[in-house]
Amino acid sequence: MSLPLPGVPVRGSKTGKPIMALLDLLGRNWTLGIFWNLSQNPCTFRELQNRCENISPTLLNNRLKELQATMFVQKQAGGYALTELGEELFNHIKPLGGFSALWQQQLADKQQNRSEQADHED
Amino acid sequence: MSLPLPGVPVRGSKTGKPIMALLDLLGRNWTLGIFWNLSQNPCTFRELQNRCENISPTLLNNRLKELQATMFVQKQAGGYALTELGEELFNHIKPLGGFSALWQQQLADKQQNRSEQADHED
DNA sequence: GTCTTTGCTACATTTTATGTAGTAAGCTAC
DNA sequence: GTAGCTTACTACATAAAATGTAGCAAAGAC
Repeated sequence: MSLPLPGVPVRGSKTGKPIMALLDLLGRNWTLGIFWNLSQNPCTFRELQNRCENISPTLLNNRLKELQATMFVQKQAGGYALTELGEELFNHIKPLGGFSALWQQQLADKQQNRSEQADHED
Repeated sequence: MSLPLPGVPVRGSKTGKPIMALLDLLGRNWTLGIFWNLSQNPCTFRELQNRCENISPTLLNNRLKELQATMFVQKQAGGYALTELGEELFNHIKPLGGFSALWQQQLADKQQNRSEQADHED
């Protein structure tokens, strides 16, 4: 897969707008999951593989290469870690943790309403 | 592709943690782009197709179905639009626009340093 | 030396995405 | 009412990407 870089046309966007490159990158399978799991603390390839349950080494390696080339991840003593830029990006992603709980609640409510409605139809 | 729902195991996560479902959903090809383009204003299928340059109708339709099932998108008079929940999620994504510009700058700086270093090596 | 762990690569299979074509439904204007 | 347009898709063959298993080379422990 070609590397999405700001200023360069990417998959699905010929404009090269930085946001499109970023969304392309983040929208790749497991990229967000890698951010999430690396944010907890730096770790080795194998450990990261474990945290991203069952990710194939092939894909993990591809993603890590992409994330290193785009300055979000670096290799250091303890293994792989987010760069300063990566941490900054993660700060934007972090609130999604709380949001996802709210989302779960709303979906549950919707289901609830549906089954109530079904009851009335009886 | 199976629908990622919070509370239910998803691709790459057997725990069913809501955040994993959300990251699975957002990590699918074009999902983030659809959010971005729909946030500007509601629009028809065709218009959305145009905004997401060259997205295939098959995929667009799949993504729209997923996003409707997960309460982020709804069909209304003017076409497709973000739901209230979708808007809320988009508020978390929006700052990435500014961030991506910063990212572009930092990548440019890195390139700059590299070529300077190459000059010294001559 | 051998044993284990780590960081990968190879590769066949399966899953997704792309791209083109086409269909059915709803206007608009004679 | 029918001819011509637009819209919202679906079908399907091809291409690209992900999965999963196996294995290998290098580094460190003992």
